Order: sequence, then C-alpha cells, then structure tokens
Amino acid sequence: MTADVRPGRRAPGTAAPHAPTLEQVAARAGVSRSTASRAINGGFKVSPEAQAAVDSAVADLGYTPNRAARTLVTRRTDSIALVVPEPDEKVLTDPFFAGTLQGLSAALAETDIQLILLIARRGDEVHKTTRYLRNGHVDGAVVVSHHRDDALESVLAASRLPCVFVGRPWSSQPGLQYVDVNNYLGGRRATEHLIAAGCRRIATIAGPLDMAAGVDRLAGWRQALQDAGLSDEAMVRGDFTATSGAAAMDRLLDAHPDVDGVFAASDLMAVGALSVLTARGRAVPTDVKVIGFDDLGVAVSTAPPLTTMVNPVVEMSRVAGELLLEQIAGLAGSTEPRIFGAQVVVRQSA
Amino acid sequence: MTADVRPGRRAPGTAAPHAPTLEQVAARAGVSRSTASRAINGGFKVSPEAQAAVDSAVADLGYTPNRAARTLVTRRTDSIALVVPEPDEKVLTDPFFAGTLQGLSAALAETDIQLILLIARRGDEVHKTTRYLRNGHVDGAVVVSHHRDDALESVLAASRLPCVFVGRPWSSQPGLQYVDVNNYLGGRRATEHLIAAGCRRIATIAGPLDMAAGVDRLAGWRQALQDAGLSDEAMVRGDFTATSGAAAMDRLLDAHPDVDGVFAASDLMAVGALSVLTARGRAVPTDVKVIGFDDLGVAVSTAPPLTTMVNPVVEMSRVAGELLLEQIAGLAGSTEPRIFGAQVVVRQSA
DNA sequence: AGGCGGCATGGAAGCGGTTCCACGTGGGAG
DNA sequence: CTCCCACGTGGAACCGCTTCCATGCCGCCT
Repeated sequence: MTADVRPGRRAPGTAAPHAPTLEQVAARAGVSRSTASRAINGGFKVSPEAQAAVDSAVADLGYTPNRAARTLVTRRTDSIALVVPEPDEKVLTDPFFAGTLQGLSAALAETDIQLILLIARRGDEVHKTTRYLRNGHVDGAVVVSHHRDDALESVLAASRLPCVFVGRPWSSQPGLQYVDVNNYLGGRRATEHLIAAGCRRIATIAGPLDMAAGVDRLAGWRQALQDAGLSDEAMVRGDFTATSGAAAMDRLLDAHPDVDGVFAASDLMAVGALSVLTARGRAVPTDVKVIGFDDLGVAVSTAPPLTTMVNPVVEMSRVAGELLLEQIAGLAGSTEPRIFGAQVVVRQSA
Repeated sequence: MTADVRPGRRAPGTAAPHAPTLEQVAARAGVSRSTASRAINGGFKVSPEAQAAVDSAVADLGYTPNRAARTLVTRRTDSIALVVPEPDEKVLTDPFFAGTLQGLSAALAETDIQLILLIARRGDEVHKTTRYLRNGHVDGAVVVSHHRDDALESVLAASRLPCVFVGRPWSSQPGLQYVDVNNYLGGRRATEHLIAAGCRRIATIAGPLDMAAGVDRLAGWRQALQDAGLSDEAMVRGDFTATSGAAAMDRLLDAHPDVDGVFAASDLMAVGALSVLTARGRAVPTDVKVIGFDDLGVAVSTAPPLTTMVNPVVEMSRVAGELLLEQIAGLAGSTEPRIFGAQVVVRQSA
C-alpha cells in the first residue's frame, strides 16, 4: 500500500505500450542485437543485406533508440544545457535571451541534441545547478548573461565540461571559450557617433557593472570622450531594462540638464530614456541625441526609431552552439574567443 | 582507426574522473547496494543506522544518482518538455513566451525535474518532435502557442503522454487539459470599455485566426459591438507582432478613416498601431482610443501608456506546470480546463 | 517453549543499449 | 595446397540503478 502512493509512479492502468526495443528490431531483421546496433550506428562492419534488413525493421517498428540506455553505456547524453544564472524575469524578457535561444536552436537543428534550460536562481539553487552540470547530465553547456559573482566560471573551468560563454567571462580562465561582440569598441563607436553629430555634453546610461558587457561599453564611452577632450562625468547605472533606463534618464536630466547626447548600453534602456526625454520636453534628436545598443527589434519601433549598435546575438549564439558541438566532438579547434565587430545602425534618434 | 574519428567520442586523455556510483556509496556506508538505494529513495524499510550511514556516505562522496541508469529502470525521465511549434523568432521574442518560461520554471523549482525546450519547426521537424514526445524521452509536455494545423494535438491525445496546453487546443479532444485566459470575454470587455468611453466606430486588429486566442478575442469584439448595435466591419488581421500591428493600423485608417477606437488583440500590435496613429496625426486617446491585450510589461512603457487586458501568463504557466506534475504523479485530478478571468487595466490610451 | 509474523537486509535479475572478443568463412598470398 | 588475414557476425559482459525475493533475525502470542 505504501508503495502505491509514492509520487512519480505511472498511474495504474496506464501501462503505455512499450516502445520497440533493439531486441525486437534485431529479431525482425533476423540478426543479432550487436549487428542491429552496428547497423543503426552508422553501419561499420555491416553487410549491405544486414543493413537493409535492419533499416526496414526500424522503419516498420518505428524504432527509436532508448536514450537512457544509450547514455548509460556511452556516457553521452545528447543534450546540452543553456545556463541562465539570473532571477528569471529580467533576462527572460530581454530580446537578448530570445536571440540566444534562436541562435542556439539553429545550431542544434541538424543534430538530435536536445536543449535543456537551466535557470539557476541565486543561493542554494546555484549549488544544485553546478552539481547538475558536473555530474554528467549534459554533454556541454552554453552560459549566457552571467555576473561577476557567479561561481559558475570556476566550477566549469575545473569540471572540464565542454562549455562556451556568450559574453566574456570575468576571469579569463584558460580554456573558457566564449563568443562576444566587441563591447568596448561598440561603446567607443557609439560615443564617437554622438560626437560627430555635434554633441558636446554626452552622458551614458551604463549597464550592470558586474557584467562584462556593462563594464566594457562604459569603458568605450569613457575612452571616446577622453580622446575628444570631453567630460565623462555624466554616468548613471541601469540594469538593461526599460524601467531602469527611464529612472536613469530622470536622474541624468536632474544632475546634468545640459546633456545633449546619451549613449544607453541597451536598447531597452534607451527606450526608457526616450520616453522620459519626451515627457520632459526634450525633442529627440533635436535637443538630445540618443544611441542605444543591441538592435534586436525594439529599436525600429520606437519614436523616433533608434540609432543603435548591432549586437549579433543570434549569430553569436549560433556560433557558440557550433563551437560547443566541436568541443564535445573532441575536435580540438582553437579555444580562442570569437569576437564580433562593432557596427552602428543609423536611424533617427542620433 | 576508423573508430577514432567517429563524432561524439570523449576526446582522448580527457578521461573525466568518474562520478561516484551507488556501489561506492554502499561500500563506504557498509551496506548493500539495495539498502543504499532504499535509503536514498525515501528510506522505506531501512534502519535509522543504515540510513545515517548512507546519508553521510552520500555527503562525503558528493553522490548524485546517475539519471540515465535510474531512467532506464524506472521509465521516468524526470524531465518535461516545453513544446513551441513555431518558426522561432516570432514566438521567442514575444513576452508571452518569456512569461511561460518564468511560470513553468517556477512550478519546477521545487522539484528536480528539468525543462527541455522543444522547438518544433514546421515540416519534417514536427515529425521528429512528435516522435521524441511519444518515445518516452520526457515524462510530460507543456504546449504553448500552437496553431490549428499542428498535428500535435491528436498525437498527444493518442499517446497518453501527460500534457497540458497553455491556451485552448483547437479540437476539444477529451483529456487534453489546458489553462487559458477567457479570451472571448476579454475581447468583449475590452470593446465594451471602448464603447463606454464613447467610441462609436470601433475597429479591431485581430490575432492569427488559426490560433484560439486570435479567434476568441475577435468573437468577443464582434459580440460586444452587436450587443451595442454598432458596426463590426472594421477588422484587420495581424500576427501578434508590432510590425503587423503597424501595417494593420495603416490599412485600417485607409479603409475606415472615421475610426475612433481600436481593440488590438495583443499589446505588441497595439504598440505598432500607436506609432502609426501618431505618425498619421491622430492623437491618442483624444482622437482614437486604443486598448490592447496582454499587459506583460510593454504596456507601461508606450506613449501614452496602454490600457489593456490582463493576460496572466506567468500564473497560467505555473498552474500548467503544477497540473502537469499532478498528471505525471498519477494523481487523477480533474482534467477540467483552468480558465482565468478577464480584467481591464486602465491606463491612458483608452 | 515452540512457532509465526514482520522487518531490515543482501543477492540477483533485469532495464535497453554498446562494445569487446572469439568464431567461422572466404579469398589472396606464399 | 596451406596459411593467414580481413571481415561480418553473434555471444556475453557491462553501464548504474531499482526492485523482487529469499533469508535470517527478533519479539510476540499461544
């Protein structure tokens, strides 16, 4: 009786018709399990006749190898994890995340590797996550949107689990491969664009400073201003969200009413900034020019359409996926980072 | 030699230190594998001493059960699929999807069930997906954003795989449980709100008509207009995206220049509509009132902030997750749909 | 005092694959 | 005409875990 109430049991009477096994395929094809297995896995050392027999048995029965059984012996899981170390909401809503998903799933489309979404909340959950990663439940991991204090980097570097970061990891642990856009150059180019457009009092709404993208874009902004002999005082932090961008713009206008150019480290923050600027009576781009960062869709539907820096997330994540697949295959390609260039998209806000 | 180049092999020399096995735990605890197993799985019929010994052995070794081995015998995978039958981009970018992910991961947070993202492209891919679902690779599935022509519904209904739809399935197959917001009522309430606000020439930008949400919201709009004795001619279709909303609004203004109220079946489409309205010199809400649907964040940051209908996606998906867990546990709860009410959020656009 | 039921325990049989190895067979080289 | 090798094949061992079942022990009832 006790056993009946344990959770996780198949409901009584629901006995699903068992999926066909290799044994059955072999029987139907008139060969041994070994031969059937070989035929299914690429057909080395299998005669054409046997191969054909197995193929048709597979088709007849609608056979799919049992993943668990296969994993048990090969120690491969045919699945990789997308690790998102963040308290939900913020990241998931960001078009950046959608792009990652899209790129990654594109890289995986041709394979039959599955994508496991690992959302690591802070605290205890992180422990659960790293343990999951270490213990061979996945063949590899792509890490996105990670912060300085994530234990992930060291754990992953130590674990030898194939992994690729989307966005530069904090510690440049050797062997932690990553793809990224050149955020520093992006920040510089964006700012230079504002300077070239005639702005002289240029502020930035920075991203989180515990993320490489936040720091690097800020550094680029600063460098451009210093090179031009302009002040780099007008800096306010945001967290990449529209709300934070609006709040930041408010503070910025209070502290520096004379601002005539704003580099927002994300388009979402730029959106927030735009609405505050409009609300407080500054015309864009006439009074204040605004440039964002990301160009992931939102930029075209703002008023006015947003001039911004390209962040090729989809492509980057696709590459990340491919690099990961190479690592998993043991093809010792270069572990160099793959950095994408900085590119301005001029629309109407600057 | 041939074997060496086969993909998927662990790189030579990368021999990861094997994760501890149950065998080792048992040895260290001085008990048999059977006892160790029992101790780990809830401790029925195991003495306190044995339990303690096993517990500490587990802690010392950092033992995690090998999922594949466990799956092989229990026929449970401890993972569920989130099925997204859509050509990427469109869905993934939608805040609706982010909400789903958030709700679902909340439902799963307490368990150690993993979430597998199954993005089913059209055509052949669908076949791959359904096969994957049928063949016991997951314990259950949550389906989101599905369309009329998806083969999914019948496949899932036939397969007896526990599953829950987020959004009403087309065919009301018995046993296909779902959660949804009352879209029909939502459309009606939204339209009634416009009527109450004085609009007399009310258009709608409908969603895709191969999705239940699209059809139902449209039906609600129509009903409200008929009840009020108003014309229900001004209907244009969109696909839930901002771009489509803008295009729709353009056509709407061309065909019905006298429109004074618009019900957009999604906030994103409302955003597109707003920008077109502004561009074509109609003031919102003075000249034209606009009401959207979803209230998932975008609505607050538009200009003017969008009056809209609540779509409690996060909560819905959390419930969907919980229902799925119940189904998997074999707790034969009611398979009735869970419908969330319709609720207007009044901001400034209507 | 003897028998009996209950309980913790270990042994062993699988779950469904992959892969090592030994075996038979046929063809080419010595 | 042997010998050997290469090749396709089937047998069998294992991957790590759960669970059935037999066993031995203890306490209790008659």
